[in-house]
This record gives sequence, C-alpha cells and structure tokens, in this order.
Amino acid sequence: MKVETRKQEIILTAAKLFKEKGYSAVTMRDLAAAMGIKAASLYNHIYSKQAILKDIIISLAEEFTAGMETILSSESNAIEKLKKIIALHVVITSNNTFGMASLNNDWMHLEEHLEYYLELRHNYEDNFKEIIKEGISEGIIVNENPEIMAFSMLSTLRSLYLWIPKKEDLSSSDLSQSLSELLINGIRQ
Amino acid sequence: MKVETRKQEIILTAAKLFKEKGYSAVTMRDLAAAMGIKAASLYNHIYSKQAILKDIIISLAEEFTAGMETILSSESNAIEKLKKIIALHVVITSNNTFGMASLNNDWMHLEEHLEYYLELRHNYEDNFKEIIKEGISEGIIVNENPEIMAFSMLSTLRSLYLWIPKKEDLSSSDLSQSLSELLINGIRQ
DNA sequence: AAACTAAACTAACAAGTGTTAGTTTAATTA
DNA sequence: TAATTAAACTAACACTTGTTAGTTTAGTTT
Repeated sequence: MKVETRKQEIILTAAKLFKEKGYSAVTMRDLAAAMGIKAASLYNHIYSKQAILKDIIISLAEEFTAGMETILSSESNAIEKLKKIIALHVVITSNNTFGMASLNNDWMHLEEHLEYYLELRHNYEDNFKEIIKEGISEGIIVNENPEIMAFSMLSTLRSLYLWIPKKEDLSSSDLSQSLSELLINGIRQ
Repeated sequence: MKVETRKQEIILTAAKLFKEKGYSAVTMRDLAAAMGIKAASLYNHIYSKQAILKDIIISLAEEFTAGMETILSSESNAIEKLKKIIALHVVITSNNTFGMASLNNDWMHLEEHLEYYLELRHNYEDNFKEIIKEGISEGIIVNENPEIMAFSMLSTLRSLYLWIPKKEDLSSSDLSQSLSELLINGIRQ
C-alpha cells in the first residue's frame, strides 16, 4: 500500500515554486533542484508537469465547490451564508497558500482540464451572486448592483493567499471575523 | 522626430498576450505572430523581452505614485482621500487593463528593475495605510485593524483589470461611485 | 536620380525545455 | 540469501527559447 508521500512532497514543492514565479517560469530542473534530486527522477513519481498543476488546482476547486454546496443547503439567511463563505475561504487558503496562488494565476495553463475548472468556477460565482440577490430580496442587503458586490468580495477572498502568510500571528477565526465585519459593514464609523 | 507608434503597438500587443498567458508563457515568436511579423523583426523596435515588461509595469507604477502624491497633498479628510484613490484605480485601469495584469502578476520577472518597483509599491501601500489610520484618529473610520482594511480595499482595486473589460457598459464615474459606497459603507442594509 | 531610412526578412546561434530509456543503488520482502 | 522494489542516477532526444548578424524591400528626403 503506497502512501504517496513522495509525490505529495513534490506537488507541495511545485506549488511553492509556482507561487514565487508562476507555472511557466518554473522548470522541471528547478523543481528537481528544490527537491535535491535530478529532473528525470521526478518522473518516478509524477506523470508530467501538467499533471502536477492539475493536481494542485482541481483539488482546491473541488474543495470550494463542496464547501459551497454545504453552505447552500444550510438553513441560514444570506448574510449568514456569506459569513460562512468567508470562513471557507480563510480556512482553505490557510491550509494551502501555495496552491491558492496557482488556482488564481496558473489556471489558464490547465489545457485538457481547463473546461472543467472553468465550469466549477463559473458555478461557484453564480451561487455567490444568487446568495447576494437572495439577501436583497430579503431586505438585509442593500439594493445595489449584485455583480459589483460579488466582484468586490471575491476579489478580497481570492487575494487571501498573498496576505495570510504575512500575518501568521492572526488566527483563522479572528481573520474570518474581521473580514466578515469589514466586507459586510464597511469601514465607515 | 520619431513618434514610436510601432514600438507602442508592440508593447500594447505584448501586454495583451501577457494578460492572457503570463509573461513567461509568451514567446517572442508569439508576440511577432500577433503583430504579423517575424520574431527577429521585433528587435528593430525594442531592446529585449525584459525591456517590454519593464516599460509596461514601471510606467503604470509611476502613474499610481504620482496620483497618490496629488491625493496626499489635497485638503481632504481620510474618507474623501480614499474615494479619490478608488477613482484613481478605476481610471488608470480603464485606460490599460492589459498592463494592469502585468503589474499584478508579472512583476517578479522584472529582474534589474524589481527593487525599484517594490519600493514604489511599498510606499504606495504605506501611504494607503496612513490615510486609514488618519481616518481612525479623526473618528470617521471604525477602529479596526488598518492592515486588514487596506488589504481588503487594495485587493478589490487590484482586481479591477479582470472585471472592467467584462462590463464595458459601466462608466468610470458610475463604477467609482458604486465601489466607493461598497468599500466604505459595506453591503448591509 | 541618389542617398537614406524604417522595418521587414532569412538563417543561425547557444542555451534551455519537458521527457524517455536504460541503469544503479540500497532498502525491504519472500 | 535471493528477489523485489522504490527511488535515485546518467545520457540523450527533439524541440523551443531569446537574440544576433547580415540582407532585402520600399517609401521618403536630398
């Protein structure tokens, strides 16, 4: 029974390098050097450079999709759902800041898996917007352009991977709490 | 007197391609093909691939720096200054969505100019945070973590390049207005 | 008409790319 | 002890990379 820890080490190291320089700028020789081995040796563990990227991105995208489904089927109002989504982003990002960089910046190099990724992403965004519209109908969210609200909130949540590593003292729950208040109540006193 | 329009065409086309695939994934042959010429011909107009990137990014970074300086020296309170910053981002991004992609995603490939870029960026972020702290002192901004507020607002503003091209019907002033209300007042009814 | 010039071209380079084939090493299992 | 296996290695491949050198073309200036 193979536990595949070596493969996981390679994928984690790759994600780290991809975050620093982007997928295209990282060579298999860079990755091998970071692992302390030769490039050819990587192929005892992984199929291709492509496959590493797919592994990193698709697993994260599916995590978000699963999280969204759980939230959608909960008995919460729109504001509560949005708070749960914020917490979802904080938790997933905290556990894999490197991978989140690829999810945000390297997805266009997915090739065969691009279509599937875009489908997951599109559905996620649609669900997000629907929650906002629901909140407007309920009268608990201001009647402004839901597209702009969704864009603004998602922009912040998608940038968390850049920010969380710089603030390791901040706990996930504290950050979720602060972000919820900010994104929902604004900054005005 | 050379007007350098051909060079500008090349740089604009490069920015377009960089936005789609990232700096490293775009080859000089890709760029040449997009211009309808051969790769070697590009070198009649530009020094190197590097120099194209530097041109795109540094000019934008300096535009932001100049805009920030104007805002800092205005006689406005913190909230008014933040609104001016939002408008600054909307205007600069509207005029060059392709370049903004490189500014956000390709800066790590600047090499010789990386240090200068990071200095401009760091100063900009510091000024942004100072305005928020000023607003807290004045009692017009909530007394929460200014780092989180700056991060959140800047995340949204930095993502505008992805969003503006999809909403061409929206005018710059309408978008600035909506974003100001959202980022400052939040979404809660 | 002659000279100049902007901007294209062809051909080639040295270095770097992802990947494959076949081999060696050292630890684990039968 | 012999066989197996995980994981490294060397060597090489076909192709792509940014860039240079030298040449041609066609329009403009003298």
